Amino acid sequence: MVKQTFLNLPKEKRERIIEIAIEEFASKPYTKASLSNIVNRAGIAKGSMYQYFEDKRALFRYLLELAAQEKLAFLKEAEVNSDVNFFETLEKVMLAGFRFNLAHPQLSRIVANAMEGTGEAVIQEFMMSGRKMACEYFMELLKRGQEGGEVSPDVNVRLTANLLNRILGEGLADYILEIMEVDLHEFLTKPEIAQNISEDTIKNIVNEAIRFLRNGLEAQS
Amino acid sequence: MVKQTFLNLPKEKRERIIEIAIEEFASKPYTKASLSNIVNRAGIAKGSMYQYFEDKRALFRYLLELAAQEKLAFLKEAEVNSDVNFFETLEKVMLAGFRFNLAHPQLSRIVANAMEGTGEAVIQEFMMSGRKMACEYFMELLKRGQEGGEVSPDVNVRLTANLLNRILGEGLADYILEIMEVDLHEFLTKPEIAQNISEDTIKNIVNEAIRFLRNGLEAQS
Amino acid sequence: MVKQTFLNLPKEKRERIIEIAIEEFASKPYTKASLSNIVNRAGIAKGSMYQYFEDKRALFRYLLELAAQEKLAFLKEAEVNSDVNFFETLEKVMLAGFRFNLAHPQLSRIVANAMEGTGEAVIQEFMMSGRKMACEYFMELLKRGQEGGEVSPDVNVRLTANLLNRILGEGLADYILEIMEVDLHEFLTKPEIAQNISEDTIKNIVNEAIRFLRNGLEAQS
Amino acid sequence: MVKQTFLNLPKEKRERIIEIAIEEFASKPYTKASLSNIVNRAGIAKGSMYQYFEDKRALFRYLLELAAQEKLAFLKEAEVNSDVNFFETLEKVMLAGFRFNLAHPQLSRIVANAMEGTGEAVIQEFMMSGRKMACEYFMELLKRGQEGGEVSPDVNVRLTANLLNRILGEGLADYILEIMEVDLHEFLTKPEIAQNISEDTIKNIVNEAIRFLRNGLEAQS
DNA sequence: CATGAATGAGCATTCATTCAT
DNA sequence: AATGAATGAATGCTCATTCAT
Repeated sequence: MVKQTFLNLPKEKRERIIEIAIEEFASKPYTKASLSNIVNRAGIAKGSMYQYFEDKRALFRYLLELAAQEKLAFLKEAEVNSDVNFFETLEKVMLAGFRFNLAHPQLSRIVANAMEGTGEAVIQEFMMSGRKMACEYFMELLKRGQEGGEVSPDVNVRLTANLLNRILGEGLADYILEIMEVDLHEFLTKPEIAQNISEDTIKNIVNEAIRFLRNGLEAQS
Repeated sequence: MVKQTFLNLPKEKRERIIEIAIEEFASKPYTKASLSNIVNRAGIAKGSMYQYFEDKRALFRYLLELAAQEKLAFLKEAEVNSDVNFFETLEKVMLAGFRFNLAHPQLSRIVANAMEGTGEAVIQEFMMSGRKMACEYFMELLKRGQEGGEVSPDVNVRLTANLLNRILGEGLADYILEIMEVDLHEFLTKPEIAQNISEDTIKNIVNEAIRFLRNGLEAQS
Repeated sequence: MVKQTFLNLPKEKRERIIEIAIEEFASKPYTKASLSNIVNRAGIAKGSMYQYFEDKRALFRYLLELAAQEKLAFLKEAEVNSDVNFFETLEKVMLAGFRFNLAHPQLSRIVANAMEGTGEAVIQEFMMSGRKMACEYFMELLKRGQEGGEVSPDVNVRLTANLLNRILGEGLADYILEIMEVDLHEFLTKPEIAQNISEDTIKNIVNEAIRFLRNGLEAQS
Repeated sequence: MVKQTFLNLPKEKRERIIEIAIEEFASKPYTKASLSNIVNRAGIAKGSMYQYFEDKRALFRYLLELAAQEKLAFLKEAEVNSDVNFFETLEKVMLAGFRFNLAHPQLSRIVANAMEGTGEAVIQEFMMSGRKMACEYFMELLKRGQEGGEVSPDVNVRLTANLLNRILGEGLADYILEIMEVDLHEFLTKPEIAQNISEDTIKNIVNEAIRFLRNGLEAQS
């Protein structure tokens, strides 16, 4: 759906377009985001956008894929290794997600926008499949945790996977806004806010959340 | 923002308009929901809508207020009494929320739509204040729980309140769709699906979630 | 497909819009005819057009229906009475068609434009059904002519109906342009040309055509 | 207007391009036919088309010329010899036209599309001159027929030429569709339909038409 | 208080054509 | 000669909102 034409573009131009598109889609819901705005700000012709992407949906989807890639990069960076310890793994996943949120608040916002309905079937399917994958990952993790004796055999794997998904995805994001005493718009437009949150703060939050989860899920010895 | 004119309307007409508006706003994102659609289906004049509500935002906000009222009614019905026992209270709150979700899937959907950006500042503020109130309620609950010795003094009250908010609001909703093996559209348009979920199922889910939370939050004796 | 709104318009305004629309659709093929042009020239808002007609197709179809009505009026005027004499009837039909062509050259042109493909299925179906009706009318006429002994029993009714349809519809129109030594554009934009063709000329042409047909079809005594 | 560049192309490539262009222009009206479609399907660069043809009009005109050539080939094949007998000549011309129609339904369709307005002056002039030539040919034929005593001296040569032109061009085409009980789209996309019409059927139709014309035009002995 | 026509900015999208490489 | 990215005017259409009746 992205066209080769776009990928052939000089890196600088490509990135400027993406940056502006991200700003547009992060600052308003999908239907209000305007291609005209984007092309005007990017200084390119309206028609060019259609040489780069099949249509509005395709551009949006490209941004979502980009967000997914970027998040994956953070997970790689965190050296998540699902094979060892359940709670350790969970902590790493949380940390990675958290860091991604702070490093790319606008991309995170786009994902959130996409979650709650753009009115476009294609996008919805894409998000659903993403959510499914995430849930399956958590389910797999929980099952292994149960097999390894770390996670109580009593926990409902599917239910918990869903809760984890929501908690990790957005529960923590809400908390950030609250402790920073900032509203969403400020958070998105003033990058220094996100950047000034120290690694310590992040780790503390994650630790507390993990402790909470550990008690809730851990097998009683 | 609702005008007196609307409230003076014969009950029947008022309810028909609201019902149709709910369907419209539940089935598509705010920006795609169309007043024209609503007035056509309701068989009233376009201009009349503007006698009833200041503008599109005001109508939407009215629906949100209605959802809030309705949810409150479910909470009342559940005889939530914050004074007694923390986990019991939490369970009642969850049950009430759950039942509201199943009784009014479309209203729930509207609330979800409103959460993630209508692009309208007024709506956003309204939602933020709602979220704040909910969080403050949970914080209050948690603090009393700590004072009463039920909740561990170690839990971060604010963080936990945020997590509870997300878990109760949407985490369970996702789970429902998953176990029913239904997609959102089906769930919204086929009321029998929601109605056929037995009280037992609901109670089981809530129990599992509560057990999970109890372990995570309970003071170790 | 025309909306009541349009029909409620003050006659003057309605007619101005139609006149301008006819000019637009007569002067270029359907796809090149532009709603923007029409509304600009008519001095109405773009949106208003959509209060009057469902879409471009509906406007065009309305013009086609108008042409049909107008032609019918000419047929009525000619006191066509299919019951009497075949060749007399045919002559009257021809005369009526001819007079319609000269009185409404632009409407005739719109019909011709519609014949050869607008690329719109709805329009195509409409035209096909029109053609079918015309052919059936001629077939009926021919059959009665055969029963009455005027038309040779040897003539292939269906084939002849098709030929008559084409001859009456457009064959004569071509001839007009040729004898007037005028091109289509002049003919459409200078109404005086069509108006200056005398009744005598018309009758002569029709007579010659009828004589030609009479010989071709008449039963040999 | 065709550029030498195109003519220098390897035959195979040239023919593929033409074939695809014919499909495009036969399946939709001139203004809706899209060069982008053509080049994509042909696997050539957009710019190349402009090395081959001056513009869209030039390509279309080239197809029209090709149709003319092809039709001429059918006339040659039919060994039309205007010198001998009027009605025999007419029959041969009709047969040739008929066979061309069935052998190249798409080319025929392009010609029909071109007749009723592409909105391009150049094309219109081209078609007009074609029509003029055809009419002049028929006039010449009729005059000789009159001189030879076959055709009644009373027939209006110019009028009849126009009628013949329409009858031979499209009147018969309509009839085909009708007896085949096929619509235009089927006829264009399913070549077997045209091919399955037997020589006998063709000859019968032509004979009937000729008999009709013979009666209408023949000098009474 | 109801009506519903009028408005016009705004939108996504298409397309023939140009031109630098 | 071939390419294919760039262009931007133009198009049909939608919609919240206004306002005269």
